[in-house]
Amino acid sequence: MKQQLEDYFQRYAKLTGAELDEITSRLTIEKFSKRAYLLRQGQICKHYYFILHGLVRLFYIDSKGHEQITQFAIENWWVTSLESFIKVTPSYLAIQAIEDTSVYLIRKSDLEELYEKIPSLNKIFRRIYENMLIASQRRANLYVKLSSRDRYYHFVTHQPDFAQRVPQYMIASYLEITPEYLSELRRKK
Amino acid sequence: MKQQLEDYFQRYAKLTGAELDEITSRLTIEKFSKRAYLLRQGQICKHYYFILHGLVRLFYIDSKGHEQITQFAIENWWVTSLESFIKVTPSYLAIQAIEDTSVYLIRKSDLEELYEKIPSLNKIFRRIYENMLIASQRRANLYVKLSSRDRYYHFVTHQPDFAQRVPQYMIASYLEITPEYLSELRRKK
DNA sequence: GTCCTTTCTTAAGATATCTTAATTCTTTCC
DNA sequence: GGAAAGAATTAAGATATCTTAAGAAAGGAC
Repeated sequence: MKQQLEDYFQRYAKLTGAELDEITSRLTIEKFSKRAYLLRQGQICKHYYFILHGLVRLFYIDSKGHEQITQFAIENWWVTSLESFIKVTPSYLAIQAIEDTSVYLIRKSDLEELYEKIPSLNKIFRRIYENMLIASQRRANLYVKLSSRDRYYHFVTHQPDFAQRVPQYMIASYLEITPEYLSELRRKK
Repeated sequence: MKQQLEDYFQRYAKLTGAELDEITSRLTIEKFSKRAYLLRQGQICKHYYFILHGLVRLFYIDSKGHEQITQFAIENWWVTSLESFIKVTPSYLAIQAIEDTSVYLIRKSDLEELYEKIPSLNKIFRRIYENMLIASQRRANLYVKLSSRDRYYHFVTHQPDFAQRVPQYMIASYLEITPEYLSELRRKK
């Protein structure tokens, strides 16, 4: 478990054994069974999660009462309701396990202390965020202009790991397609 | 000029005078007149830009030959073609001045040296990126599910500074609406 | 001030996607 | 292993948005 996170960090910057110990001493392992909530809409998100095993989704309830999925996250992803976590405001997003999931969890105050104690951690997260931004912009630019059909086939071919583990109506929500229309698209091709 | 950037940085982390001097010594001021390109599609983006004055757009040419605007940026924004800059790959985005624009420009190699020399700079950009991610996610989540009409009115009311300085057909492109349909929406209400 | 380019508007017909509602298929639970 | 709940499919009619094409308005250059 510890190894999994260490490997992840080493990809971004070298840390000493002492620094890694300092970090892991602040981490808690927690398990969530399928359908359990890591965070509910309206709560303040006090933790950053590193997914060790499993699959979660981020979603909100829109004005019509429908669930809108904004993100999936699997093994080795960092995930939180970022705006809530950073600005300490109620989260419009919920985080829920789609499969049985185990995570490392770090409290905001601990993370902030770590940023001060271990300056390299700023570099690590600076670089993680660079990659997240690239991914976020890619998704926005790519998806927004594609037709529903193209979004779906792009998703299936580029993220087969998700496509296989996530129920179809959730894929539909993530891709901004009604489940009925997605079903029709699949039939036609 | 220098003051403008210093004020900006101080919002994220304290820097010593010497550190600020070190940073500004690596910066070049450059001016671009209206319609000039800071970066063309296909080039490798070698600079990060801090906009001192003016307005630029990021866009790409889609498969049908249409310009798709993905972002506007004004005074006090950092802007680059992030994926190209980080991964040193040809940029699918172009960056073009919409108004006469002056920028601070920093070369990638200089920025990397600064990250090593001035650890706090990692913290500063870690925090800048947090805010960019929040904004990027907000935009994606908000816009994707709104109707064209709602996207337009949201844009006009929440970003009046852009709405007034940017020609309507560029707003249409940014909001993923045809200029004709945007025109119709404006007439109806 | 006039000409040329750029930007904006109007309208008609075409199409992608949604809505609703009913039906079937699959999984979960006792 | 059967009932209940959850998920996926089908189809018909409704609607938002795009396409194309043309003309009007505005802005910049000489």
